[in-house]
Amino acid sequence: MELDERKVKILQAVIRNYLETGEPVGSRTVSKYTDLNLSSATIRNEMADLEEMGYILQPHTSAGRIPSDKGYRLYVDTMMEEKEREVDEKMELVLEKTDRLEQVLKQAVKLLASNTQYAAMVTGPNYHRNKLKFIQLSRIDAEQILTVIVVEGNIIKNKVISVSSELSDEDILKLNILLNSSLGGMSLDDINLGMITMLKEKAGIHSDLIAGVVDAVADAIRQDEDLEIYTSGANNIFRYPELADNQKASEIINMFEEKQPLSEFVKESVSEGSENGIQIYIGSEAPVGTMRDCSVVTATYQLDEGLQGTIGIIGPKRMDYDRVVGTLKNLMEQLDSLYKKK
Amino acid sequence: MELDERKVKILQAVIRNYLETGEPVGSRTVSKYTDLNLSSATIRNEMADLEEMGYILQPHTSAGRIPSDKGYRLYVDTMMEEKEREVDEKMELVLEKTDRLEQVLKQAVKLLASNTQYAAMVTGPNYHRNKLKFIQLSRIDAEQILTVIVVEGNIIKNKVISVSSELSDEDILKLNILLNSSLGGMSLDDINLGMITMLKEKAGIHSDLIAGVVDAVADAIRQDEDLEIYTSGANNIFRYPELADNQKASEIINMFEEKQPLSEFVKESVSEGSENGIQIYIGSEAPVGTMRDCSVVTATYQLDEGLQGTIGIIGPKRMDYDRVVGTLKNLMEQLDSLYKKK
DNA sequence: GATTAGCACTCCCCTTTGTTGAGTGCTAAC
DNA sequence: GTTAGCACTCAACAAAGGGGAGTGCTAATC
Repeated sequence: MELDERKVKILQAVIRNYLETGEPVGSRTVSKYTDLNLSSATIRNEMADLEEMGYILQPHTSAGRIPSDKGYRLYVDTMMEEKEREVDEKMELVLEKTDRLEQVLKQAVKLLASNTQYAAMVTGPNYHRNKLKFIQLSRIDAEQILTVIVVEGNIIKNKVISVSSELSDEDILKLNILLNSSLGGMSLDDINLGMITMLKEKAGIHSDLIAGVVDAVADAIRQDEDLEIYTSGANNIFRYPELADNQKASEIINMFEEKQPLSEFVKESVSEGSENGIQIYIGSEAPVGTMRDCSVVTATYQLDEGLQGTIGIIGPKRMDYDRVVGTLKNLMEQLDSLYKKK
Repeated sequence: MELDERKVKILQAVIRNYLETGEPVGSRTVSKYTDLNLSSATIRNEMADLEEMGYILQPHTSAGRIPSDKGYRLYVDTMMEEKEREVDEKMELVLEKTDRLEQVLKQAVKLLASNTQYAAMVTGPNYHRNKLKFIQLSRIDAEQILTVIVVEGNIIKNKVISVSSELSDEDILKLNILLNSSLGGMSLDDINLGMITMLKEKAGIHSDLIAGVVDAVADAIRQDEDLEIYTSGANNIFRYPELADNQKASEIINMFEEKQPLSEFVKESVSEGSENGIQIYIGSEAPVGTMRDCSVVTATYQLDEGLQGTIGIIGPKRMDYDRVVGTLKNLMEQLDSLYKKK
């Protein structure tokens, strides 16, 4: 069977209507809703075909139709038309630049959640491909050394290392010079075992301290790949009855609290990539099982220096995709430009 | 009317039974449950009295009784008996010491949530009364200076400050010495305007940098008073039907995501204080409206150096208070001792 | 051959109506 | 003071029925 133009129009009508009302859409409604001038009987025949082709389905006999995942997919791929934003809505979506990227991301995710009424998340930039700017050891007291690690993009990590051996201020100075001259400018991924061994040799009796510093670097990478995720509006899911039953809500809330699954989701999904960085996952398309009843829309923002991260929303499949995509694009552009070098 | 011993016994029976079953408790049940050897009719009379006195109430006519807030209050004040913990349960509640307090707190809150099956939270220590150990400015590049602030307890804050005026490495060194000699050892609360003015004078043309540093210190205080709260097991509330309806769940989840209300709760409540640091808030006793259907149990942990924080759980009023108190005490002691100087 | 009117049928949803059972309050007897 | 007995209340559940939206199918129409 072929998906001719008329079928497309009917499918579109069903989806649009369902997105608006949340009720299964019947043939009579479609008959009135479209400009096809067809009777409900004809529509019925066509809808039966569309069901057979898998684009729509019936919650039960003698109910109207609702879109299937396949139907939604066709919709977002070919039928969606971005709504131009109202001017006053745009006003509300303005990010203020601060000296901390973190703050801006938190702003962004809050705005996103309150603006769309869906649950929102944003990840910090993946900076492990970026270069070390600067490492510094400083003495806190006789037994403790503070390690500060700065990566391009001004992401900063701290670690306190306990030292057993005697360590003069001069030693610290030397180690600082050693660390910066050998590691400065390297990407975190570049620091390999050979280099570490070399460093340890040069450090002589303080090789255990070097080990600590390298650990700190590794920690910095690991910790933030997993955890630097900000969320907002998780409770928005209660607005959508199809997600608000205890079982599902609990799973989703848990995902937002643990953040682990979100992190995995983002990792899984960055590998792909569409023209403008916007990706849509409908139901089972998402690589995480918990989201089988949701749709997820993500966008990739690009900072200067090659840093990039993900911002996105999670909501019911019956989602205002047009609007979400618009809002995400808006935010994404702001993020992109805020931290680009002038 | 007086609360004689028999009434107390009956009340206790009602509460115990309700905690176990979650069902309203009838007179016949109490008659069997107690060792009073009274018929259900007598119990009924007594229960009518108890209701009049406000300790129990009826969800509807011809239902059994459930404890009122006042009843629960009496229970936790006078009737509760701590359950001694099973050995294998204790095994599961062991905190591992790491070099980051933050990590341990996260461990603690997770353990607490999974062990009690309620929603758990923990605040970072309030360290604004603690002393500055160490301030350090370092150059990142021509325009940016990194400020590192270390407070007793090894809490570390970073801020990047942009500088317009020329700043030689020597200047930085001087500023470092100036800052450490004048601010080192001071409590964050101690740094007043006079001192700041004095610092600015001494810094000469770099007074704006000093302003930036002071800002960073202020930021460090403010930011973490509000936000350093870790939570776990928010989705546990779905286990309790009395909290799991959409309206209430949404409010509670929101509280756990925003953290602001939790923070306020903790601030409100530290002023009071009981013998062993354990506090119980039943329903409307909590200073936050959102919790009117919950009970909250908190404990205050004490680290070395005067740092203290709050750890607690939020659950239904029908809560296993005995058990929760035991678990909290356990964790609290561990936290207390882990970071005490040997 | 495509379209449509007509009709029987299905199934959700809502309301009504009992029925059951747990529990109460009251009274009178012990 | 305590208890047996009884009428009464009310939530919870199930069964029954009407209404309504919507379908699929058939036969007539364009």
